[in-house]
Amino acid sequence: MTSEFGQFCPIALASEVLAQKWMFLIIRELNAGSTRFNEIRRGVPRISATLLKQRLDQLEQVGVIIRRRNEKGSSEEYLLTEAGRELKAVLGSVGEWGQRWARAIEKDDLDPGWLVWAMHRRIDVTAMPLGRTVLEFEFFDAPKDQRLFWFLCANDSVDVCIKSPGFDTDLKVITSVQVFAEVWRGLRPLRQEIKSGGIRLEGSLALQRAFPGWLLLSVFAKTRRQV
Amino acid sequence: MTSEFGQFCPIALASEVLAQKWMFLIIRELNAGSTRFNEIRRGVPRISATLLKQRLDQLEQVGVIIRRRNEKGSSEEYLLTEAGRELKAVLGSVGEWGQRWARAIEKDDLDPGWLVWAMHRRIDVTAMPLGRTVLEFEFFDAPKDQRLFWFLCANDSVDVCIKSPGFDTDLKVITSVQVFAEVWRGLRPLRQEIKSGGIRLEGSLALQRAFPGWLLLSVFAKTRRQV
DNA sequence: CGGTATCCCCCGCGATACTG
DNA sequence: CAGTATCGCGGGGGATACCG
Repeated sequence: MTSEFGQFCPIALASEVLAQKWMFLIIRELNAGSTRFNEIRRGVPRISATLLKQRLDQLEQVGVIIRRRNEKGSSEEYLLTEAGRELKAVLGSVGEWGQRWARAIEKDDLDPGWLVWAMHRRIDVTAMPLGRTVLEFEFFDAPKDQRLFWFLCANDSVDVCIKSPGFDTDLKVITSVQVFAEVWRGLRPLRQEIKSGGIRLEGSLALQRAFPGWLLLSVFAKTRRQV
Repeated sequence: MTSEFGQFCPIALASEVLAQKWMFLIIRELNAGSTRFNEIRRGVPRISATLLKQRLDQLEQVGVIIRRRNEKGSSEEYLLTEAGRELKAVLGSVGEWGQRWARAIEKDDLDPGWLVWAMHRRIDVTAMPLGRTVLEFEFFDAPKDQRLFWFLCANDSVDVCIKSPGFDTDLKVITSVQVFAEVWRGLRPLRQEIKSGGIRLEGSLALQRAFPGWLLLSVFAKTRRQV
C-alpha cells in the first residue's frame, strides 16, 4: 500500500487512497451526510459489507474520517474530518467531468432504489405545504419489488419508504425509470416531460403545479452535457 | 466494465474510468504534454508496458485521448481530446488535496529519476542566459546509477540526460534526494536550504544567484500543507 | 443494526521474453 | 521505439453464513 507508485507527487499519494474501486462513491455518501454503515450502503447498494468495512477502515487510517460510538452506544458513526470535507472539491470536479463527458446511461445503471435514495436528499421541504406531505412514485418499467416508493415529507425531514407509510398519498408520480433518471440528471426538462406525459401526476392541481418546485434534481443537473 | 457500480450518478460513471490504479498518473503525464508511449513511461516509471497499453486503450475507448501515427509514420502519438483536457480540473483538485492531506513522503517514494523528469517541465529557460546552459545534479544519497543527472537547457527546450551531455557543466547542484524532494514539494524554502548548505551550488556566482529563479518547483508547491 | 468469518474464484497485474 | 505474448501468482473482492 505504501509507496504504491514510487513517486512523491501529490497526485500519486492521493491516488493511493482515492483511485480505488468504490472509494469516490463512499466519500460522496459521507459528504452527502451519511454517518452510519447501512446508510452508506443505501447510497452504494452494490458494495459488499466486507469491502465497505475495509474501505472505511482505510479512510479512517489515512485521516479522512473518524469512527465513534454514538451517544447511546448503540451504533457506530463515521464522521468526516477536515481532510474528508475537503474532498468535496474532488467530488465536484469528478462529478462535473462525469456529467459532461462520461458514457451514456445504460439499462443496468437504472436502479430505482438508488434513485429514490438520491432524491430524498434533494427534496426541498421548505417549498412544500406545512405538515406532512406524502409523495408516491410508481416506476412502471421496474420489477415488482421496485415499482413503488413513498417519500414521507415532514417540515424538516424526508424519509424513503418501500412500503406504504400508512398515510394517504398526496401526490402520485407515474413514470419510467429511464425518463425520470434523465430528468434527474438534467438531460430533459422536467416541466416538458410533465406536459408531454412522460411523467404523469395524480393529485390536487395545486400540488401538481407546485411539484417541480420541490424537486432540486441532481447536484450536477445544471452542468451541460457535451456528448 | 459497463455499469460497474449500478448507478447513473456522474461520479459513478466517471469512477469507471478514473478510479483505477495508475490512471491519474497517466492522465497527468498526458496533460503535462507527453504524447508518446515511452515519454509517458518516464513519468510513470513503475507501470508495466502491458498495463500502460491497456490503460491507454481504455482512455481511447472512452474518448479521453485519440491515437494517431505521427507525420513520419515512425511512431504512435496519444493526444488528448477536449474531454481529456478537461480532466485538468480533476488533476488540480486531487493534487491540491494530496498536497494538503496525503501521507508524508517515505523512502521508497524518493525516485531521483522521476524527480528530474518532473523538474525538466518546470525549468524556466526564459529566465536563463541566452544559449546553452548545462545544469548538473548530484544526489549524494542515491545509488550510483541514479546519482548524476544533467539538464541540457536551450532557449526553448530542456533535455534530461543520465550521462554527461559532453558539454561543460555551468552550474552544479549537490544535495540529497530527500531534501530536494521537500523543496520541490514546497515543504522547505529553496533559498534557506541553499544558505544552510542542504543544497550546495558550484559555479559562477552569477549563476548561483540566478538559480532559484529558474526553478519553478511543483505545480502544487504553493499550496500549504495541513498535516 | 453493524458488522465477521470463511471460502473460493477470477483477474489484475507484474515479470520476462520476444518482435517488427 | 513501441509495443505483444505468455505465464503465473496474489489478493481483491463477491457470496454466503453467522454473531453480539
